[in-house]
Amino acid sequence: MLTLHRKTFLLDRLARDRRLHAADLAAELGTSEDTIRRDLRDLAAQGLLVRVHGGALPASPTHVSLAARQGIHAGDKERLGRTAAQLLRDGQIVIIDGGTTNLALVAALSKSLRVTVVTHSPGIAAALEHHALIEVILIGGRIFRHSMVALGAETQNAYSRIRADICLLGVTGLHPDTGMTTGDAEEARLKATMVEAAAETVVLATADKLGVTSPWQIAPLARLGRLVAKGEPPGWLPDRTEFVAV
Amino acid sequence: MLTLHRKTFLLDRLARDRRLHAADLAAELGTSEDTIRRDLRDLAAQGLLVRVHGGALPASPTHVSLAARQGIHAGDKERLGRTAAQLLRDGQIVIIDGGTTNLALVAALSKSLRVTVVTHSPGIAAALEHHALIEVILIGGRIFRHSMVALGAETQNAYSRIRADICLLGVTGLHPDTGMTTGDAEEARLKATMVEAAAETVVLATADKLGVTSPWQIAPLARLGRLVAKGEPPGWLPDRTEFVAV
DNA sequence: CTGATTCGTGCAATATCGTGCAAAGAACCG
DNA sequence: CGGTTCTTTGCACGATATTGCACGAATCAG
Repeated sequence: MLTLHRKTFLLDRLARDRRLHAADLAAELGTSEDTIRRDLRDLAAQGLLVRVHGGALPASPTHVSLAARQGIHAGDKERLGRTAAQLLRDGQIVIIDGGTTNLALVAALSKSLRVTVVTHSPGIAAALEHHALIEVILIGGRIFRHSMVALGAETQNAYSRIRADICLLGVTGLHPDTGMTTGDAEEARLKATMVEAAAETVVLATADKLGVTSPWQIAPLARLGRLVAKGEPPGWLPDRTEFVAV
Repeated sequence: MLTLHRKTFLLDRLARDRRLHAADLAAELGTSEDTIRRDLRDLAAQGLLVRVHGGALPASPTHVSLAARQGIHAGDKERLGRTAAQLLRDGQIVIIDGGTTNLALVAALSKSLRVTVVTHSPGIAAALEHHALIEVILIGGRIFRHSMVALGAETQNAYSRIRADICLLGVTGLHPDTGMTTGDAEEARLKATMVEAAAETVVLATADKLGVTSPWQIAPLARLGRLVAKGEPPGWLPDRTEFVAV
């Protein structure tokens, strides 16, 4: 059976059942579980589904509540957020991308931190309501439902007129060859503009992002200033990229 | 069964029954009580429910309804929201101002309503996450902490380039002489632009807003198309303004 | 106060995961 | 056709996650 057929089958089945169970599928397709898991990993890297222990779920939050979804890697994300929150300094201008990991970071920000936050995510902006010393600049645009952030020419344009110190970027893949990548073309374009707008780019990555690649490149690894992740720095990390262990 | 599905099931069931009993659920799902207890512990750690002896209860309502409920006129606002939600029709372009009353309105919107919402409030935008058919246009700007909405030249400019059907405006005063008023000068300017951008302006007002005035005028009463409020229409309401009783 | 229920924790069994490695097959090139 | 390289696949193995059970502590109902 061809790989592409199998992956298509997995996506169809996912659309029908709204869940996938790796072991069952392996038996049904007559392959090893390893193969299924590899397929799921690939599809997850492309943003076509979300991996969970035992199988996978649809990428868009249709039937599994987003609240429950935030529980995926919850512990890891919280630790990443707490560590990365320490990297910010008073007076900085900080671009914060959307995503649950960055939401965890915002929750971990000190109430006495005095920075300017620029974001195109309504969720991030709303979460900063009780940080009285943080000035928030909201970037508008058409809301892209899949990730609940603003997108489009307006958004692009607004970021291109900003000079920030740090960009806290969300990615779905980090790979030695393809660099920082994500699953949506327009989102990739916008993220590229965000990276351009900041002096330094910082990525918070759970283990499932490292060494994988998604369809659309944001920027090469050389543009990555700091990587916040668990454990040891990957061997392929550029010398100029600082590794921050949680 | 996937862990995340079980947790989602628990949340759904909690939303339906307003309570969970661990032992019953264990029997129903065919797992041990320990597993259920562990799930409940995880969900409680995420703040999605509150543990009690024997099971769990809903957490203090989500940030949406929480904000909508923390006001003194909580019940009134909810009723206003439900009534006003009925005024919208498929295909319309709707400007929604910030504020807890409008948040209550968003919470009351039908999941099958197909409109385009334009808003400069991150809270409103975030609350529309689960309304899959509603297109959301987010207007950016500097966040004004007092009311958690975007303000400034950018915001102003964005609204001036929009033609909407309805503007759901928030005011702090409605008075026969001064018209629609609010407490901040720049906010008043922005709200005036919003009124200009819409064919019709609708105000949801609790009783404490009627007949009182705030320092800054948004627009004269003549621009008010509909007033949604409790009880009888005030005598000073212009003839051309339709009164919608809750 | 007492019995029953529920809770939390440690522990062991099972399931699942990620990675390295080798074999089989496909693609490519000369 | 022969050789080389790359991809895919399955397997082994150690690491991690999940689950059920046991047991003592805490809590509840009457």
